[in-house]
Amino acid sequence: MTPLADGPESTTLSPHVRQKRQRRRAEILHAALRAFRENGYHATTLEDIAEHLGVRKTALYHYFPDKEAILYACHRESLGEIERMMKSARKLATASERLAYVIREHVRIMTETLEGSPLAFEVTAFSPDRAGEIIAARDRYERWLRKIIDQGIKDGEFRAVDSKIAVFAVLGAINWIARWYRPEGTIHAPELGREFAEHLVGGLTCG
Amino acid sequence: MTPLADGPESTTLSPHVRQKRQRRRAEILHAALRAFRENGYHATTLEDIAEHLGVRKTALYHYFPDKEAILYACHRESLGEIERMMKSARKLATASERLAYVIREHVRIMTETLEGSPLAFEVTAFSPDRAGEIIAARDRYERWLRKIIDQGIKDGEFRAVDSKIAVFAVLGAINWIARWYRPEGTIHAPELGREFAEHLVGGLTCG
DNA sequence: TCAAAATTTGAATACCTGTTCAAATTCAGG
DNA sequence: CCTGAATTTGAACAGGTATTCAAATTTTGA
Repeated sequence: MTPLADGPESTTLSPHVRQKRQRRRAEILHAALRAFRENGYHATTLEDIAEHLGVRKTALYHYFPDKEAILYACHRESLGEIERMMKSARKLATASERLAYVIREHVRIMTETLEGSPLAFEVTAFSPDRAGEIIAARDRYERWLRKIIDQGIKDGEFRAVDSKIAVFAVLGAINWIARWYRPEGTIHAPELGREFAEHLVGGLTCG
Repeated sequence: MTPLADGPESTTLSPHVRQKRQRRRAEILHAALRAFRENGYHATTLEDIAEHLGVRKTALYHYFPDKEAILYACHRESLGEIERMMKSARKLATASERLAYVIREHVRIMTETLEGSPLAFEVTAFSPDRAGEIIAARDRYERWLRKIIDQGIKDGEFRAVDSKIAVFAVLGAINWIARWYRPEGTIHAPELGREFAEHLVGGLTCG
């Protein structure tokens, strides 16, 4: 019994057990991210994820109510990091500095936390209610990026580009990392972040 | 009978019938691209595709041996356009001009021919043999792009960037179009191509 | 108009995978 | 240790969907 599944990691669990449970949840998310990276959400089976952990697929149901909940948890974690990053970007003064910082940090999140998993690719996999939340958070991020660029234009740092299009270019370059980046490859994450920042910010400053 | 399915649109078909058959194949590909754009390859059912055509799913088997073959045909068509574009880019002299042209044309292909369908997202859906051909063509395109950038660096037009990373930034921005572009939206394809070209080429020239 | 060919259909099949559940196993902690 | 809780397991179920195939329908071309 005890189909706790998910819910508030709340009550009546001894600290030790609760810790262990949370660690296992993290391991499952980790394995899921790797699997999603290889094959995408739909083509990934629960057995693929379980196999990474040396366990049978039914064991996963002790931690998540269904497959979608795993994808959802991955998104939540990812969006949380993005929002933390948005806050810490406040300390930068100019639009160029801020945008460069955001690009470097987003690249770092993609490569470190997500292992380059193409989370942003899988929005359509959610049932309507959950999709709403994810899409809202994504839109908030996009609008925030757009404001940075508009500010840069107003301050004369950037050319008078269409900021909507520019944001899509930036996010496209970053999200696409999921399609080719491999942690064990020759391209290293910090350099990747720097190069992307120079390329994408540079394209706005010069004319 | 006559399970011709695919194969060389070759023999023993009266011209009129052959033409009609090819038109139907094109219609199927068209419908498939639209469906793939909405939901991705795996989440798209043969019935989804058939519905667009007002026909039952089993009818599709008269034109393609299986679902994967439909995706394969979409890729072939897309890669054909890319290769034509590569040839026509020869007439441009400088690396900047050539790269800008390629970006504008690739954007046009994404928005017009493919209706913004995320073909490049679905490479992992193929069985090994077919995957090889698609990946080889994609790699050829990437190497060709990289040469343009390396030439630009040598000629002093571009900064001394890592051309591999720069190519990924360019392709990421372009392929990501599939995730947000809608033909009926406010952003128009030609402007999109121009903005992308200025942004992504500009990021290499200035510094 | 008519026969042969092409196309479409509907029913049936087979397989895959997400999910449930009760039983077995492992673990926590006094 | 020992007991109850937590975790894992294996078997079975359920729903969906790609695929097959023979029959029905439509189209071709003379």
